[in-house]
Amino acid sequence: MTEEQEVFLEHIHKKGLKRTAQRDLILDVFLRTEAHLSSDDLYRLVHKEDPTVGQTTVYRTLKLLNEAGLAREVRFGDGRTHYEHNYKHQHHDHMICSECGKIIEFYSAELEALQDAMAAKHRFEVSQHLLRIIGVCVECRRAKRVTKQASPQLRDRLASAR
Amino acid sequence: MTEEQEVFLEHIHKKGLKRTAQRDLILDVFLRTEAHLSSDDLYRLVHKEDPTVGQTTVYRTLKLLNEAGLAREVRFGDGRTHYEHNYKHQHHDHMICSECGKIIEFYSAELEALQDAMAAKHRFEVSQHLLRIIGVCVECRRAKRVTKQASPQLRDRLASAR
DNA sequence: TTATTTGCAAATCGTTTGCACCTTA
DNA sequence: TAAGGTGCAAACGATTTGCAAATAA
Repeated sequence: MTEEQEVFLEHIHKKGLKRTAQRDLILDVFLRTEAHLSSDDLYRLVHKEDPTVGQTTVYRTLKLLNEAGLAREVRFGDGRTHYEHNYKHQHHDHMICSECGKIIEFYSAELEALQDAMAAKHRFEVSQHLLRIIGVCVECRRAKRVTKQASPQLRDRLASAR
Repeated sequence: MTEEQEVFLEHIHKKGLKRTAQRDLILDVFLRTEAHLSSDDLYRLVHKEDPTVGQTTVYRTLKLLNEAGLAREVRFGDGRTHYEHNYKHQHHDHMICSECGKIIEFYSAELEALQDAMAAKHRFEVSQHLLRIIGVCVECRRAKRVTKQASPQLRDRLASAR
């Protein structure tokens, strides 16, 4: 029994809810997957291991995991809600590559401190903050540079390789 | 003719589009309203002045204003997209009060610089960034403090006054 | 046995699209 | 007159909800 599973059972119990095979499986798959999963992503993965589990149950279970502090909701602005691991995972922010969708996690104590200072200046009591940097990652910048100089044929090959 | 209107006509022209009474009105109402409007908010305001204008046209026109650099899309995570003035408005970030929904705009050059530094460290080319601080504003903190000490009767009065 | 959970289908919400008619350049 | 624009209704995609059957405590 992992620590996360204990936290989950604890939460289940405190709220007078019940442990089920579906919830166990969803938590298990979620914990095994290190990524920013949408509910649908997770549903597909779970579905592979047990095709009888429904979308709805995945949605409801992610809500539970969020409440229990095991998952964190992240909205990247693409319409869907994504979930990342949150248990004993330090707060961090995201850079999102607009070319390839890659997500880089980063953390800066100075940034955190400055944000708190700004909040204090406005006598604002912070409960959470969110920083998102959108741009182009190294790899995609490199690819673009090549593309610009490349022959039309190479450009096509690169484009179709995406 | 305001500068904003000129920018809009310029944009319209460059894209081979046409000027219409609806677009003029929507831009006008948008510029007169200093707030973070959702498409629906703006639709209601426009509708008051001309009930024949449709929701769809407001959606489409906000997209145009965004392209023209007159409006900026902001997603606060409530599902809807909001728009704020963007012409000659310096970039800024938001603190959102989770009690009353008030939005405080702020700007910090140090914060901007630090974000750019973090991006540079990851060789990431920034195209935009977004910082959102969620918490409780002074007024709501004050109200809560009062509520805690207040008699049950006062507490009820305060709660129903929301 | 009894409250909770499940999966399905239908409903919802913000937003987009197809289309027949209308308007601008 | 040709290229665009309009409003409506229907379509959309992510998420939520109502419900009858299934299951954990």
